[in-house]
Amino acid sequence: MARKAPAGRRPLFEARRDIEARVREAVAALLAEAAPAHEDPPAFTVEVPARREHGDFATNAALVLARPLGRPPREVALALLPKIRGGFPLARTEVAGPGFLNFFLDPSWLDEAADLARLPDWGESRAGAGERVVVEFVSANPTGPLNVVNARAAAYGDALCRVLSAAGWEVTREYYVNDAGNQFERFAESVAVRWAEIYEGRRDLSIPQGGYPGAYVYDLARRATEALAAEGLPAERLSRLPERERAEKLGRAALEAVLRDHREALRRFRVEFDRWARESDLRAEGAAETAFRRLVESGHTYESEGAVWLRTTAFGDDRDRVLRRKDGTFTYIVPDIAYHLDKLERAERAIDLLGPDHHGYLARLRAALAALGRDPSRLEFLVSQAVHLVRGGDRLKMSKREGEFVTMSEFLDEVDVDAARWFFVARSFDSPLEFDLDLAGLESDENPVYYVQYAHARIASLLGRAEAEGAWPPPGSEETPDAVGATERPAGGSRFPDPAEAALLRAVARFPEEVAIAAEERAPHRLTAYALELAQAFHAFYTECRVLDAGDPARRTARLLLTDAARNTLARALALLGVTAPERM
RNA sequence: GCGCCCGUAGCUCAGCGGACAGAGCAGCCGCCUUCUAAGCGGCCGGCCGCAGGUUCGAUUCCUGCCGGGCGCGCCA
Repeated sequence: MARKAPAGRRPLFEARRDIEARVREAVAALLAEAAPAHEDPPAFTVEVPARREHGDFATNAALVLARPLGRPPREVALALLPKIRGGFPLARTEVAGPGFLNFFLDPSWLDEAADLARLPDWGESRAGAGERVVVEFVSANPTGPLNVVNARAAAYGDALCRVLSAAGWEVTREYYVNDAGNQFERFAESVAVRWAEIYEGRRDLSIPQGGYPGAYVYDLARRATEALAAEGLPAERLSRLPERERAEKLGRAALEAVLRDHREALRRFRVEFDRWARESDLRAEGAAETAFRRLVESGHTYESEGAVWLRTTAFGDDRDRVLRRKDGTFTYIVPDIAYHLDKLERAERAIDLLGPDHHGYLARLRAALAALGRDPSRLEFLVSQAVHLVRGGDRLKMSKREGEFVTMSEFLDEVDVDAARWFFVARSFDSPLEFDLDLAGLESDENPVYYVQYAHARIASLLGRAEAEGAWPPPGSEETPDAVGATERPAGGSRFPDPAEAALLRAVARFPEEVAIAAEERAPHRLTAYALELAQAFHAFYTECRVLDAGDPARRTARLLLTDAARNTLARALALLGVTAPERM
């Protein structure tokens, strides 16, 4: 029975599955004798109730059975009760509320979780069954610095990836670079204008329509020039090049400089990508051409006003989209379709995190994939809302039009990475985020990040002290995996009888479920809430239960084990959020 | 006008079909001669935007309205 610490032990999941099976049998039995004609039993759920008084697990089986049986729910529940038997050590069952069945397990049922929670792979599971998923996030235009919305996407997307990996998905983090097409040309021209101003003293030029007037472009022009010189193209030769060619070279070099900045800002933020996909590569490889040809072959395109259109309205878009302009060039959507086709070749699933200004994009991309016979549900979108920075109770203005938007680097100069990541991941992605710079910058108890980190630091200090006293680690615990459940426990009771111990253990035991659910729902923000609850349970335990001077050695050892379980769980939860778990504070 | 997202405690936000709606912060009252008080306990605080509908049950699903944000280019 004692398995060797396989990845993905989930005590709560296992118990729930067991109870589910037994309720299912009871439901079938009741149905067979009360309504033999009835074919399929209705779907019921077994859940951990929100309230402690409602037991360890509860089912709504009687509620959903009431209608097909034509009997009141509570009566059904009473009929169901005696039919539930065998298996899990139930201490007590009851019928409560409108007809819920509540299950109270033997107090020792969770003891094993304390041992499991100390294992290095605690929290990992196979919920994702190895499904491959490409997560694309940030993907900012390479025409200027990253902003705060990009930072939000970086934190949230990275946490999502960590959570998906832990829950058994095979994740690739990708960043798509729009380094071709119209946008790039406007950018290159803008850099060329600044170049001419700096190196040729021109004053008569202006940034083209749709170009980039921001002051940072001067700096890019200088850096591009230096980079080109380093590559063997000094300024003198640059100035002799034809205008278009010069703009192309400057633009290319400036774009690489921008990308270096992006990479650097992201690295500071502890976000690294597995792959930087380039629009220019897709075009050069002919992937855009191929995608275009397939779309034409699909029969969903037509020509009008000299352009080739895709009939996306046939797939739920609100207007058709141009694929090829009358000048023969592709619109941005063609290489983008090629990119998404490629992602769906490489993985079963693709998830795109989009900024608030790109949600108009979902319908057309789904439509294009549907036109090509792909199942559009394989592509998921998470669309964020705006970020408002608040200081002194006032919102900072960040509109590009006003030219005073805060860059991600500036933001990171001011805000601690842990605090920033926490705040970004703590909110669901699709709700607007008010980022209080004063609060995030505060190293005080008002800042929720420190509450969780403090719990971890407290534990580290406690265990350090125990180690100095020779009480930790306990004998035999070095080879933890084999020692699972090896600690002596009082016959018939739990090793953790104190209510504060039990509450902490319950919080610890939930962890793998929380990770799996956060992954399934693409909702890493659930984990910040969980981390807070776990820290809360630990702080309460710490106040309530003495650990080092717990009385008898068995009790002390049990509490140390529980403390270490909390430490590991806290550390792993924080790791999934990309937040550090300090040893001291 | 059409589309997407959001309206939940004073503030910032969770919860999104289940049993009396939660957290953090702010406010008020207690708790350190003992393992980190960046802590603990308690109190105050809510027509879950409004109106219908579906359901045994709706903050959660559907429809309509009201309020806010963002889109609606042969830019990306």
